[in-house]
Amino acid sequence: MSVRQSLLAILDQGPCYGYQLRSEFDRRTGSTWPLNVGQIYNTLDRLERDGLVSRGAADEHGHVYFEITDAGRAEARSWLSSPIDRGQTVRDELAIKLALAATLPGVDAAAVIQAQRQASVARLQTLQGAGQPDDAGTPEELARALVVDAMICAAEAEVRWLDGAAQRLAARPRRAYELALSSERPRRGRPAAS
Amino acid sequence: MSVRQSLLAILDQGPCYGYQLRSEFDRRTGSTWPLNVGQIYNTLDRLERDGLVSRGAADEHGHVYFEITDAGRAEARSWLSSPIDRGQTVRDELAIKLALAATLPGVDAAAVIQAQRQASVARLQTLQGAGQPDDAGTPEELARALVVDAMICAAEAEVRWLDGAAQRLAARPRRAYELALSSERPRRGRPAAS
DNA sequence: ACAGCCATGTAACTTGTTACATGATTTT
DNA sequence: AAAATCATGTAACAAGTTACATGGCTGT
Repeated sequence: MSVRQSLLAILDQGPCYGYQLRSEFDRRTGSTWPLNVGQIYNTLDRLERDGLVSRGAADEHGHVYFEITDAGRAEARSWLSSPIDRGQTVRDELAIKLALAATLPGVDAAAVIQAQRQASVARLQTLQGAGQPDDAGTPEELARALVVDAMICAAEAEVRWLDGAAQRLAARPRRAYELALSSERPRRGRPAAS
Repeated sequence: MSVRQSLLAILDQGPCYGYQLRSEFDRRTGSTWPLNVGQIYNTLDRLERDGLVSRGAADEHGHVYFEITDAGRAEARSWLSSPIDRGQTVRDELAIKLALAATLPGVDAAAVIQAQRQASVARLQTLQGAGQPDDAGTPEELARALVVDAMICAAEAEVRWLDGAAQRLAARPRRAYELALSSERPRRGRPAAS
């Protein structure tokens, strides 16, 4: 839920047509979020359905301008002014994957960590080596620098976390954490297989 | 794309029925990813459709066991053994939001950063204060500790990034980065509004 | 003429997610 | 008897994503 609000925030600056929205989005995000043009039109349809934008008639060039509504404006401003709530729940594939790897018998969690660590470090180096200008001249460069910084920070955090996880796992004998299936789960019937 | 593979990885340990899969998933992730039971059945249907699991007949207790197929096994092992590819693209709502905020005229990007920073720090404190045991006794605790660590690392990275972003923005006069809509975008026609 | 970009759309699909219906069994 | 839990499902929706069709305009 991000493309939606992004388009809304752009439309808050004034009416745009679909193709234009795409290039605005691209410029303002340093082209870091590849956006299929089709998705713009999809999203606009959904925004219109929800009463957040209204579709104008095509102008003399055939451009179909969309205008933000009052409800849309409220939504856009609320998005920008309130922090993103990550909730108290995870939605991180890697974290869940490792938690599973660490508790599933027969899975070498340390190997999972090492493989990921290698990939993450490589990614980090790519990002860092990508020549991040300390001073971003154009707005496009600023946007890109911000986003790349975010990726770098996230990759660093990932590596740190992986190292911590490796330590946690090494602190105790591996088998100690492996959980067989359905220890005594089904209270009213046992699988024939066990 | 994570629930799917997780269920597959669990099923790689042996056949399970839906409700059982849910509790296995919960235990092995420290209950950090709240999973509606209905989603289990949905996902199982999709896995079956894709030939990754096969549905057995109900046993005497009415339990419908699902068994992983060879293709499913391959998929599960591949998931566990290969690192997660974050791609060279962002899919981080916050990064995109800030990039937009920094380039949209009339948006106080510094305020966005400060609001988010406050929320992120608060979240970080909640996570750190949640009494993270240095030594996790049970597998459930280990899983939870790993996931909470991931959230902590991510939150720390977020704060660091926000501070860097604030610096970047402070380094230059605010207005310098604001991009009006469609500077000279449409090459074959100009909006009547401009 | 032809390639390539501009521009609008449609249809389909993926994963995640929720709300709801239904009934059996177990606990209080 | 009532409440809680176990258990299986269905239907619908959200948001992202892609592939494709279609046509106009532009530069070579």
